[in-house]
Amino acid sequence: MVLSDRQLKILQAIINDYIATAEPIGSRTIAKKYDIGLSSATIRNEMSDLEDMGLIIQPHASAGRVPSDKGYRLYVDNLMNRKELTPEQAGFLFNLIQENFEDIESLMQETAKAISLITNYTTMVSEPRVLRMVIKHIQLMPYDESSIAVVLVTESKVIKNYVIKMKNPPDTDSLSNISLLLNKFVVGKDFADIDLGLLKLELAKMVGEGQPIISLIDTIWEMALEESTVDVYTSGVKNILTFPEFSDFNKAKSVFQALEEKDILITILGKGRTEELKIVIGEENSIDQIKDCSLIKAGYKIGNGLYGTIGILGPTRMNYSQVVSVLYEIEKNLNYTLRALRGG
Amino acid sequence: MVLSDRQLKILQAIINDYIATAEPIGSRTIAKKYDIGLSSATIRNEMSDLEDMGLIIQPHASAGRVPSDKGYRLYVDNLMNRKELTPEQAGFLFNLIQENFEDIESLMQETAKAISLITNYTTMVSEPRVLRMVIKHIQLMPYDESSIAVVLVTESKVIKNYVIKMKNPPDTDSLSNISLLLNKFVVGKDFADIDLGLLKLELAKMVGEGQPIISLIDTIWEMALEESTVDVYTSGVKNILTFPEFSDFNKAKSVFQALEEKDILITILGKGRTEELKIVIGEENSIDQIKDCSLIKAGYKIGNGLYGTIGILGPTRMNYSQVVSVLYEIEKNLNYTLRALRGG
DNA sequence: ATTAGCACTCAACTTACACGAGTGCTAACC
DNA sequence: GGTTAGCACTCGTGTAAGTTGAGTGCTAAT
Repeated sequence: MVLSDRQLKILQAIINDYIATAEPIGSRTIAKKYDIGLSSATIRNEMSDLEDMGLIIQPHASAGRVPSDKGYRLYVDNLMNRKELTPEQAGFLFNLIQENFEDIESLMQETAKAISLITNYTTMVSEPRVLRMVIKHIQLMPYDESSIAVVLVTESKVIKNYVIKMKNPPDTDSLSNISLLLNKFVVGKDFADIDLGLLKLELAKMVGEGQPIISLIDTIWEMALEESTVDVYTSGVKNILTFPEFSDFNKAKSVFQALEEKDILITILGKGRTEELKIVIGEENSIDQIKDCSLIKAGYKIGNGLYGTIGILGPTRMNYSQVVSVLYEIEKNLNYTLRALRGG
Repeated sequence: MVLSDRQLKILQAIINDYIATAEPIGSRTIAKKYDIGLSSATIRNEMSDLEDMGLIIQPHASAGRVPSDKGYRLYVDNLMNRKELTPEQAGFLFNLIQENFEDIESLMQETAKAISLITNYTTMVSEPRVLRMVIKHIQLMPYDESSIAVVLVTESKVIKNYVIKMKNPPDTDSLSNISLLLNKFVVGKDFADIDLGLLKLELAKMVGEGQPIISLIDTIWEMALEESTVDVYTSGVKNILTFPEFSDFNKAKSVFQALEEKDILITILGKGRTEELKIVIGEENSIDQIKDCSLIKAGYKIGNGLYGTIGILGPTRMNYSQVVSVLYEIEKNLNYTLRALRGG
């Protein structure tokens, strides 16, 4: 499928117009509004070809054309030009991020809010996974008759709690001593750096072979790396209602339903977890409830470690280039800020 | 304003019918459908009087009547009869709560989900405040150059983190020692039981007068009692869209907006915090965004200590008696479960 | 005091029709 | 041969007129 230059121009015109107006667009309108230099009749012929290629769709016989998922895909891959943010917008984002990293949790929540505010779409942010974080402190504490609590503090200001089941948990003092020991080995390293076998060997030397506490280490590591324990924040969910494509209540409801379930959110953000920016258009989404939406997501990171993922959800008719720009800008600031955090 | 017996009957009929159908109801329908023993003409006259009293409203000239906020208020205060849950429903709730108290957080989330499922309204739950909880463990840990992390574990399986700013925080070992000390005084008591002055005096004896750690105690207590640090969970937000009264997108949007903001949720649930069940109808709500909604809320508790609040939000035409029944049932189970927790 | 009867109101639905944005096709044009 | 003007055709949208029916209020009879 090769498109001529003017077919690309026409497709771009259709997509731009549809993104702005949400109305099907016809040949005459293109001829008038966009500087293609062709008559409506010629454009009509080209549009007919574009439709044969599956790039645009006619909602009904006497209506204009609307981009298909495939059309958006082509646009996003080849036609879209990245728009720089205005200095005001960039400054707004920069300040917001600088002012809000008391701790990672509120930083990510504020970031999500800001993105929704600027784009008017819905934002999802998955909390950083601790895999690549430098451990600042780890502490075991009593919890109940059959479990202990483990609290993890990282250099990048993340605090995480895990509850771990075990029969006959040690008393407070023992837990405190084990914590001191454990910290000697792990502080200043990240999970991926630590040789688990070696750590368990060293611990065994101190507390004696076969102590339940040794196998506990495995459990802590498992939970720390476990995907489902991360939190996900959403913001701007209400924005869904502003788009005419969701004026069908059932469509809106199914999107809301997806956004209310943590498992689904994790699947949406986590599937194909990647550092680079990814765009998933309409039917390409694996989750049924958001097959009318497009999703733009990117992992935020520090050094070579991946932290978490930011996703922006809107109608397939979303302003891809704006969202991509915002996302790049956020990434830039976050990576900068988080790197500073690691350094200091 | 005194209502005759048959006026009450008619009002009740109108409200019951409207709750079920969301359609304005006329005199003839009442005469046919409900066993009042009067002709439509007589009912018409009574309805006219009810309207004069502001209990029902005519949306437009040739339409039937609809209950007003004032009408619902009268109904809720005097007319409503509490409906017992079916054994299935009660059993469902009981099992759900029994199976889900690994920790309070997921217990409350599951409870919220269950309520939304049964009622089809939106549920909000504020996480327990720790004021009245028995402390199981408290631990200070390093956080960053200018703050420490405090983790609190309670007998009722709540884990809370606080970050506290302080210049030159002590090192890990000192924090560990202080924690051990602190635990000696507080474990097994609740915040309200502890004599703060005495505690600080005792601590001063151990670490020396005027240590910054002494004033830290005040800060910890403040944060533990602070309202804004509690989390609020929502469930069934999407249900809002099922009610015809929110088919106006702007109305739905403003409700969604309120439900997305934690501050607003805390205000909704917290204002007039009370142990007993409270019903807030339409315009009675202090938050503008939910003035088209009714709210039924109740505090859940253990012993004589108030834990948190459960709120159920729906259209003013909500099924008050069903919701009240469900809420009572939940309260019953929660109090039972939480009391068991305290005991064991 | 109650009710039957009647005139009146008004939202909601139906029907019919005109409008216009859009298409596809064909024939003429450069 | 690609381009374009012209035209018949389609079909959703908007509007106006008319119909229906649920509901009211009032009055007079019971």
